Amino acid sequence: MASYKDKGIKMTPQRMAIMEFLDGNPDHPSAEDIYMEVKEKYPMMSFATVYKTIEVLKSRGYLLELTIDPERRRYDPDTRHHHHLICVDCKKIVDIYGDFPVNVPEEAQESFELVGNHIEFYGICPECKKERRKNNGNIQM
Amino acid sequence: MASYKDKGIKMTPQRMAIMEFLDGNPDHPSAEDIYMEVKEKYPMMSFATVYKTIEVLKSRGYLLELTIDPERRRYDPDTRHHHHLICVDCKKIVDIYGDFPVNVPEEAQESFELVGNHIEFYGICPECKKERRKNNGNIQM
DNA sequence: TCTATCTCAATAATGATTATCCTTAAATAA
DNA sequence: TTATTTAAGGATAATCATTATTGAGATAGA
Ligand SMILES: [Mn+2]
Ligand SMILES: [Mn+2]
Ligand SMILES: [Zn+2]
Ligand SMILES: [Zn+2]
Repeated sequence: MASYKDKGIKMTPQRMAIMEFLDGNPDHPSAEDIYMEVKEKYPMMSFATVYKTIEVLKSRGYLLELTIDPERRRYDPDTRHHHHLICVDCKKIVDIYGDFPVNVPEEAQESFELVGNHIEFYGICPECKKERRKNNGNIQM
Repeated sequence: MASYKDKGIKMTPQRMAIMEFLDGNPDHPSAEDIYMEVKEKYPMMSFATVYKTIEVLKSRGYLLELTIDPERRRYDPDTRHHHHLICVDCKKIVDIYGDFPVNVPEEAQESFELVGNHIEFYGICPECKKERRKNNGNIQM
């Protein structure tokens, strides 16, 4: 993640707090998640500052924006190529590392120039599995 | 796609127009795309009706919601399992059929129960490739 | 220290989606 | 066919996430 001496990026307490929260964070937080957490330490923190800092970090390649949750954008400080497994119930996202051979058949690409890929796995996390079992026998929706 | 005699679904000209537009449509249109197009035939069509019809079709399994474009939700009348290739420039989405062996290593799943997957391929479509070449030598952003 | 430039925080604006509410039309059965 | 029931349509307001604006304050470099 961006260091204190990063060229051109002015370091402020707010940015440091946001970066500290993100650094190594495996939870793929949303802008609101970041705001809620960092506000604890810096109650003066504005939501706008969170969005602006996200934008700065994104544009410098320190942060990835995930388009995996239809409700809100999630952010990932791990910019290495990896994939994600999302719980279809609680939307928890966990990292999946590893290489998968996903070469698109030539004719299917329709002469696109390929630049990358991302696999979304869907599943039910342990907690939600437990929750589902508990609700067995009860009225279902 | 839903037939006229689908149990419990009331057939109206608006719904028929929307369903007709979606049926076999390979373009993964957004709600606005649907609205714009169908309004041509039915100028009285309301945006709310588009959203409500989308909801009905989704809930009955006739339509998938794609979370692949961060700007807006896209819809796919092809509910068979398949993947997508998206142009990073113009956001055009094309279908990718085929099976890819993407078995997650046991320990990586963290005891999730897997239920599916979806691969997003990123690329540059032929039109945008042309566009990029044309802009070569010009001022770049 | 002075000054130009960045950044902050508050807040307004935007854009997509959802909710409300009253009217209208489709389905169904007499 | 007509009447009755009930879901659907249309207009529009509300909501929610995100982006833009703006004036005040902070920062860094001369
Ligand atoms: Mn990740
Ligand atoms: Mn598709
Ligand atoms: Zn879960
Ligand atoms: Zn393109």
